[in-house]
Amino acid sequence: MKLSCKSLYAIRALFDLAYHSGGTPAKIEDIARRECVSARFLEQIFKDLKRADIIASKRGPKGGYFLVRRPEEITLGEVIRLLEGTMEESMCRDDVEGDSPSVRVTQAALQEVAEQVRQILDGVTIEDLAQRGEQMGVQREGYKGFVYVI
Amino acid sequence: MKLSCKSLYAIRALFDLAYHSGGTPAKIEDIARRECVSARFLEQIFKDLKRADIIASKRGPKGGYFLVRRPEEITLGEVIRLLEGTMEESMCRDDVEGDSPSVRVTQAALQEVAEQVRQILDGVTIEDLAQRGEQMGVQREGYKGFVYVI
DNA sequence: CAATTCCCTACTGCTTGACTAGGGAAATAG
DNA sequence: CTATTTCCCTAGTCAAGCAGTAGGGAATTG
Repeated sequence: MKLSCKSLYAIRALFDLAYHSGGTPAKIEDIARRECVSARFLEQIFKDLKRADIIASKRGPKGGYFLVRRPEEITLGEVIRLLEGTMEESMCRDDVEGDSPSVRVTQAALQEVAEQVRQILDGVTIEDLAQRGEQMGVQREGYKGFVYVI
Repeated sequence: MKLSCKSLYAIRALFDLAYHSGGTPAKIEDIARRECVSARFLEQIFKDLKRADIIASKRGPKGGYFLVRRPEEITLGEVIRLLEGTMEESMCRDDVEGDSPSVRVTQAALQEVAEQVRQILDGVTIEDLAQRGEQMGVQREGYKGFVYVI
């Protein structure tokens, strides 16, 4: 039942993107600094998030990463699933040799549990985290409060 | 989010004890055979279950293991917690260096999730598994249907 | 062109999970 | 009392996977 560092960092990074970047791409190094994570390691995680069309990137100066979807459309469940497989794979290893009756019984029960956990995890979004940040009075970095249009 | 083999085997073994042994102690080797698990490995798991007063043992011929509590008083949550720590320890690693604001936000959110998962896991008992076994028509081994009193 | 920033592949070290192994201690049958 | 049965305790091993590092390449911009 352990959550990997990758998933945790991914969630933190997505919260960071939603919270701190005001529409403009954020450099991986800035995120890494704010989130106390190795930039090199974050890169790997972002590669996965990109493949899943959660974030996108822009190269060169003034480049960086940004969310592709709205924060309320990204769930913790999706992120975790992405980085460590489905709940069912995790909890219900069916790699058992002889599938004895009692294996089938416990499998069935754990599948239901896995499904319930899935629902919980899919019920929390990045937007929820952002709101929580607001309530907790977390300072936004680089956020202007309003946008200058020239 | 992975469940360890130990937890899984423990659950299977407890189901086995509840289902197959008709009050008399069950040898570890019999359980291991029915559940397709190494007897030696099961021993280790049983040591933990014993320390938690879920099962007890009797040595010598006709000895074996038996449940100390009623099946409906043993939850999957307790067993898993026993063998791999609490949900919160698993999901909310607070071993983070500088506790940045966003760390606190995600921590708080994950703690709530962990609590919900705990409730789910504590809602399923060994008795539930036994009932499931009955519904699925799993054959009871060594169960007499009624008890001979001489 | 030079600087910036992302991108891809590979490597490494360390922890942990999943067992295996050896011998010891209690209970019971005969 | 002794042999057998069964649990009990400690330690060791082997492989997989996690967490992180490293090196160089490709696109973009000024």
